[in-house]
Amino acid sequence: MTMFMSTVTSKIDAKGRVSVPSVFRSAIASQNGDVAAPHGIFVYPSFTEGAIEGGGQSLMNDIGTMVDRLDLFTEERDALAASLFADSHHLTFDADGRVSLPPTLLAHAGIEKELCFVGLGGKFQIWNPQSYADFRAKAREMALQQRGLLRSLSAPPGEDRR
Amino acid sequence: MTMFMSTVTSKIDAKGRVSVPSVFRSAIASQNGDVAAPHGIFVYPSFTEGAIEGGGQSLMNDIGTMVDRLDLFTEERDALAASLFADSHHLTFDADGRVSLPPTLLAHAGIEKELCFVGLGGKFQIWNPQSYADFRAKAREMALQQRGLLRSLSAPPGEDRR
DNA sequence: TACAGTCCCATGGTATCCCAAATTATCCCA
DNA sequence: TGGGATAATTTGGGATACCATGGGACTGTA
Repeated sequence: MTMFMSTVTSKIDAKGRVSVPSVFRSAIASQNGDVAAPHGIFVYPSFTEGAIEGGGQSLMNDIGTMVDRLDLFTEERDALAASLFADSHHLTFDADGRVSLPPTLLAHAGIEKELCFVGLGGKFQIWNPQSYADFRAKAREMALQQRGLLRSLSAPPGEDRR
Repeated sequence: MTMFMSTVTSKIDAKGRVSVPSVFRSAIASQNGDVAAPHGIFVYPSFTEGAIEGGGQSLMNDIGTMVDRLDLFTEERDALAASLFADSHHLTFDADGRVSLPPTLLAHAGIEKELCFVGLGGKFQIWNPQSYADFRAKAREMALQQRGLLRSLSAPPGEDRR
């Protein structure tokens, strides 16, 4: 399965449109099963960071089936569904692969004119370049601390890498 | 399957009409199987919250089969069915995609002039914007507490959604 | 006759479509 | 390896279609 990777900066034009980088578009196409259909992406505010998060059809399906597993007509389910779906948006590409991000999401991420797409494997994020730089610094630090965990995941047992 | 998502605020006009946002209309159309027919929505008062709840044909079907499957004493079951169906209304769209909500439902949700449609995946809710803001705050809190649960529900283990 | 509910059309605003220029990336051959 | 040609992608803007909204006219009911 194709994954979202690399970082691309872009900007919002006078009409509020953003062109989704072609690398991401083709990843989405493969996620959505290629078969034409009104291509598009799903986006929602990140729970934990001041960024927009997004992905293709399959990401939404996963979320849907997740909610389905909870009982109907309970407060928990409604609350969860609201948090998951109410702030989510389905954005369709125009003929040139552009979308227009809802103002609420831009506000959440503190984006004015500039933004950057960040690949995260199964999904991607959209950041204000400035706040992403800050976040990235912190993330690197954290990753360093977790090196041990990484090694234990990747190495066949008994072998000592490095 | 198309799902209800995102939040749209709207208002009731002098004649008591509300225009159902096009995003929701198209979701309903796909739920109802597209096949023309006098499109419309089903609405009923939410059990757990002060909001109106609604959806397309398939939602009503789901509710029906759910009630059927419940292994309850007939008394309880009838009570449930009564509260589910007795207060339900089928609203048809006018030529411009508008419906008029029954006064009892508006009262239940405390709606005067302004309201907002909130997508919940398989169904949607109609809120007084003010009370929705309150609910949303609570819902987010609850959802955050449930992140562990969420993770365990999600299909591919190990991946952290959101 | 008064009232409420539909149907239908007109309007303003917005988002979408479509075409063209500018920029960037990719390829090919010397 | 370098430079030029070609293709793909991004960007901008005008025209168009769609959507939300308001109001008039018609119908049926009390």
